[in-house]
Amino acid sequence: MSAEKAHNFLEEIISEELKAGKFPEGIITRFPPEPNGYLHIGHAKSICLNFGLAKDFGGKTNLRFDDTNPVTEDTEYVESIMEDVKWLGFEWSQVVYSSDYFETLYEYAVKLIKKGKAYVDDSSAAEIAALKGTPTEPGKPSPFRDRTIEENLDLFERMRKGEFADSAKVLRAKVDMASPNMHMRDPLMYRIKHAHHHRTGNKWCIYPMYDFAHGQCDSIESITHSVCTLEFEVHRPLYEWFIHELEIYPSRQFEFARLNLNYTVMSKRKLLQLVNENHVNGWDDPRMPTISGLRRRGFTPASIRQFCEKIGVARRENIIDFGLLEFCIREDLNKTAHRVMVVEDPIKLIINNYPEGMVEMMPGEVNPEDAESGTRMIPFSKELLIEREDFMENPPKKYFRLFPEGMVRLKHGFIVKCTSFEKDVNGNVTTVYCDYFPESRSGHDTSGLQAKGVLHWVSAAQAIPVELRIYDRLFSVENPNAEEGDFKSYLNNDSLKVVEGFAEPALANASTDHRYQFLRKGYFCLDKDSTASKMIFNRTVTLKDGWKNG
RNA sequence: UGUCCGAUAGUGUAAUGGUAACACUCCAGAUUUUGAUUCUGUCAUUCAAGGUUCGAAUCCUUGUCGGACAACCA
Repeated sequence: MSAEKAHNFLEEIISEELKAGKFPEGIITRFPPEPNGYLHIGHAKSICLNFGLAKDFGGKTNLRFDDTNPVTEDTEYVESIMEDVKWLGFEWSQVVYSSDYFETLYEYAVKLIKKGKAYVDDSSAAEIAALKGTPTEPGKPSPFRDRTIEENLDLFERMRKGEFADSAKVLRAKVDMASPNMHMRDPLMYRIKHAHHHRTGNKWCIYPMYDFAHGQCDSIESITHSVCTLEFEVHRPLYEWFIHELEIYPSRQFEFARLNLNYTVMSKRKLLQLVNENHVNGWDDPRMPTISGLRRRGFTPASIRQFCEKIGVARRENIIDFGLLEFCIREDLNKTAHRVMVVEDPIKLIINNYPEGMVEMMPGEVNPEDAESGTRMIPFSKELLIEREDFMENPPKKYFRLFPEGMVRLKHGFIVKCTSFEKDVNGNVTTVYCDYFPESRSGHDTSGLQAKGVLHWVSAAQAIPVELRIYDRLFSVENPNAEEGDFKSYLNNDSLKVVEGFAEPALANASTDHRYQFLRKGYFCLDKDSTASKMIFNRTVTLKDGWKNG
């Protein structure tokens, strides 16, 4: 880590601790997703933080599936999570599951019962809630709070054996019903769920709650820094209470502010809803803020890591501008994307003085940012396609594209001058006629002419039709969470537009190994829906557009 | 009417009692065969009031605003 770089508060803390001689074996962090959904860009922040801290300070990181609720969890999610973490470029020390520790956790619970620090409660969920009090009123003790240790031991064992129905009993920690912190009012440790678990099958019918699993798992793995988001802050006293009472390795919890991005939502529950109600086409829909969605959209691991680096880590609520993510991907793709010309919304451009049937092959660099990238050949002919928006009958001042009597450079081609144009019955321009200047050939221009504008184009006869999926922000408002009513009523109806574009022949060789810059239009990537007869491209992001009139 | 956390340009993040800065955005300009890239420049910041101090974004007090907390979710 460079001395120049600003340290976030966690790096600061760890750096001090290391200086003081703590953790001679190195630090250990963990990334602890629950396998009940797909990872999103918010998780990427956590992944970069947890893996990044270990990497920077010479430690290691475990990938731990926090699978203590069999009802919502599934191996489908386990697999996608592992794929996403790997794709982001991180390597875990080991993969573990909270369920690996169910036996130890059970023993821990027995230990607390024996210490008189836990008891079995027969109350219903409603009764427990009623006695819990509110944030401003203290709770009251359960009538079962003072059962004997022997009775608690017996009952808890029978809970495990399956003698009771779901919800008939719970195991609770005996802490403090009057605590101003609701989480200390005799929190639940175990509940009965006769449910199939994705790892342990039907072995268990009691499952530990988050609070009685997370910190203990951290401790078992000797996690030195258990980093989580701000909403767990009020759990910290309980996290420490269990570790203290259990007399086990004192892992410590640190909280940071979760990532929020504008024009999208970040809660797994809401994302699941968008998927289930078909507002998007699955978890990996390119409009989703999921890692798989961003990947399919064309984002690179490096761009996402760079984004996470740029947003920083702090403890205050934040909403990051989507534009920063776009900046990061453009910065990356500008250096690597293959350039190609594709017309999204074509009109014809016919060159009056170009010989009928003639085709010249014009060279164009694959990537001007990369001298090694070479060139591709682009056919030029009498009949071309150009972008509809690149011609105007009555242009505003400062419009330096094509207009009657106007002159432009056709990129990698020639300078042309507009002589006339045609419209259809609806008044839409269909064809533009131009004269070209043979001596203005790209790279060998002796014409002395200068054209302010440069247009992309394709030769009509050789153009290959491609499907373009044009994405825009998922929501039409910056913060759907803050709006009145159902967040789904703020979805952007134009977040996906499918258009047929026309590409220069070089794109026929496109593969998912490369990203493409469609000149003047944006960055695109080949979509997995492509078939042998139809190539489909996702627009990752537009190019920055400095033209205010556009 | 509770407890805890937070507040620095439009958005984020630094400055760790000693000159308030960096990135993105915005705006202006230069270069440009992508209105891209690149380069240069401009605008703009310590929630409020008291206190401690030679000196406060930083420490203290009070207030204001925002967030979290009353799932057999994590």
